[in-house]
Amino acid sequence: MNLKTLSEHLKLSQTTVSRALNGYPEVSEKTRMRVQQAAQELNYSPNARAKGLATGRAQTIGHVIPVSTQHEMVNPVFGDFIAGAGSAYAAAGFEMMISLVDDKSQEKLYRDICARRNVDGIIVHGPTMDDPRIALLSELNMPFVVHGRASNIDLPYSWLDTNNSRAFQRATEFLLDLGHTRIALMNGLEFMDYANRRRLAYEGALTGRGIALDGDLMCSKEMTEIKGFLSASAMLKLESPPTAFLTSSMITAIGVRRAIHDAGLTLGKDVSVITHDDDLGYLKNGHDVPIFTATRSSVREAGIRAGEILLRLIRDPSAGPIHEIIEAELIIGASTGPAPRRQNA
Amino acid sequence: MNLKTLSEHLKLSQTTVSRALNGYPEVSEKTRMRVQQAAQELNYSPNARAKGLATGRAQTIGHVIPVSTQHEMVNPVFGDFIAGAGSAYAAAGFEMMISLVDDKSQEKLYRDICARRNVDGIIVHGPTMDDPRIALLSELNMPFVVHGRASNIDLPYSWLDTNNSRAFQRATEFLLDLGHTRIALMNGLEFMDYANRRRLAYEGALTGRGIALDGDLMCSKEMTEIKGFLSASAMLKLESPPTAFLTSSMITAIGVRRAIHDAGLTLGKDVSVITHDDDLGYLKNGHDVPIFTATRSSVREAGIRAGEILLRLIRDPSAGPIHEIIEAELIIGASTGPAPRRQNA
DNA sequence: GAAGCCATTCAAAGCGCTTTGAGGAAAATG
DNA sequence: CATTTTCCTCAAAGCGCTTTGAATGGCTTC
Repeated sequence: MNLKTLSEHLKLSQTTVSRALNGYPEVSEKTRMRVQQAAQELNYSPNARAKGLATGRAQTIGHVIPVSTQHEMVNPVFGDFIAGAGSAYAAAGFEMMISLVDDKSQEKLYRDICARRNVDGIIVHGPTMDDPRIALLSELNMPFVVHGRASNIDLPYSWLDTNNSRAFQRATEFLLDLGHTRIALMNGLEFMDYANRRRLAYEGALTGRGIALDGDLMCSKEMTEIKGFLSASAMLKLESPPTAFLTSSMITAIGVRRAIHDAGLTLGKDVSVITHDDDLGYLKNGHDVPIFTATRSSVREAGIRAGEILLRLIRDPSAGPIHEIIEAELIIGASTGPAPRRQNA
Repeated sequence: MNLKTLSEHLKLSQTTVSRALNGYPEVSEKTRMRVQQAAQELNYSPNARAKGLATGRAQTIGHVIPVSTQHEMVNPVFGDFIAGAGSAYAAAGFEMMISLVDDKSQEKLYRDICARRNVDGIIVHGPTMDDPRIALLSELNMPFVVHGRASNIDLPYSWLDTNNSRAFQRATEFLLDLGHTRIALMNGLEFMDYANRRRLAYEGALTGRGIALDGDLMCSKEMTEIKGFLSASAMLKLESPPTAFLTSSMITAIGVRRAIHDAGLTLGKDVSVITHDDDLGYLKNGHDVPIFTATRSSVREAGIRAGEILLRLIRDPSAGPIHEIIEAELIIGASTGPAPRRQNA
């Protein structure tokens, strides 16, 4: 069923049918009703490619997911972010197109996507400190919104980010207030911008209280259960082990918890853990009492907001750049407690 | 940059340029080189919508992700599956389009997608026992591959599935061999086909050894950490608690582990746990020794295979229906051990 | 040198839609 | 009744590509 057969069937011109379906005023209400009903019955939906070609709009948003070849891992946050963004697109009648790309072919892929014109805008995932994609997309004149920020870039661009600095500062201070001084940071990979911000905030909070940084208590790894477990296990074996951990994700925290158990220690008593919690659908942090004390910021919500911002930018390119920062809440769970008194005190 | 300007720039017709770029033989090698070089330099990529309109092929695969409104959760397996499928598409020059849909509007969405013709094929996720989508897509004449199967449907259709029955039968028998008789099943929601298969296999293995089923030891919930924790905690408080758990996902297993710890018991000694492991990138089951004994089947691999099957079906619709079953390996980890002797024996 | 043949290249039609600029019929006005 | 206005409808052009069928030119061959 295409426009031609539909209009022939209705004994109307293609113009009239098109106008009727797209809500133009030059069509009588009676005709419009008739057309709409016929479209419904015959299950007519305009061919998206033809429509896109005619209008110059693809009604599609692109997401480029970096799939690193070295660490073969899809960010677990991805699904929830997509779900959020997708709901924003659906509400606006947009589709979502996903491309996977390994680090090497990034630039080529972005150029291709823009040249092929099958998206009207792009969400940039996982920005690094001086992410080259921002300059590239600006140059290519493609609307985009960054989920996160790129510290070392001072071009104007639109972004939406969690206040990672504030979250990690608060988390560190929360532990400091409980008397902890040996606080470990289990960070994500630090070429990622957010991980860098988190470390700086952690360092700032410590030095702000006159506590020297200790490289042994800081690590920067992929945020998996295993890495959390291994790093925490190693740290707990130090001569002067940490009494608290600050982790970058729930999954890492679960690994840390396992390390604590395996070391014969008790979570929330011998060792405290505070984590960042992306509030993922399949990894909720407890039911009544949160399992982990956490800085919580819903990544699904971030997806919705990012999607909405991009849609606005597409509608009105002069609206940008738009910045939005999401504050994380600090929620108190069962995984933190006062620093244990030194055994040899 | 479009074909017209490129051909004018080259002082060639659009036909010749198009042919040169698409590898037709009616073009001299010299011209082809010249055209390709110019395309490269000027960063020309054909407009995907126009190309699609002209060829009738969208070069795009659709994935419809059910986002249940009741249990607001994106399947954690999704990201890895997509990554697998995406790599298959990329290799074939296909794009991936994702649509989210709540249960209610399923049929409408599928009909729309087909009518709009912006995908050449569809991957069906999360089939239920008598999934109506299979009949629908068959009727709409759209190539599709189901990730999983629908037990109660006997239309011919292409699918790719893990051998859930075999996996759960082996897992149950493994526990039985270790002397366990009180074996709990922490299943996924049983309107999902795979969950049903798993339960049947578990039941079959138990009754095969003359062990009566006990409803108290079976639950069917969303596969989250919390649900795993709550269900396991409740079961461990039973008068005659289970000595082993069979869980449907790593995440559930992590919840079960927490319940076991909280009950003051030791994993792999007092209580055994065996889980199904989708081998997710961010949730690897241990480094040297697996944390959990598990039936492992890579969901990323499933994505690759499903994508390849669908591409084949699109190329040659007469090739189907294609069926592929993936056997899970049983890997032995630290979470299982012989059944503890009865305390009151 | 004419005829025939490849090897190249081209102009034009068509994919299914939107949108412009114009036309026709009915209603309102003089 | 003729003219204007209003409303509705239409034919045709164009979006950027592929593909058909025809044309061109340089070679051979007799």
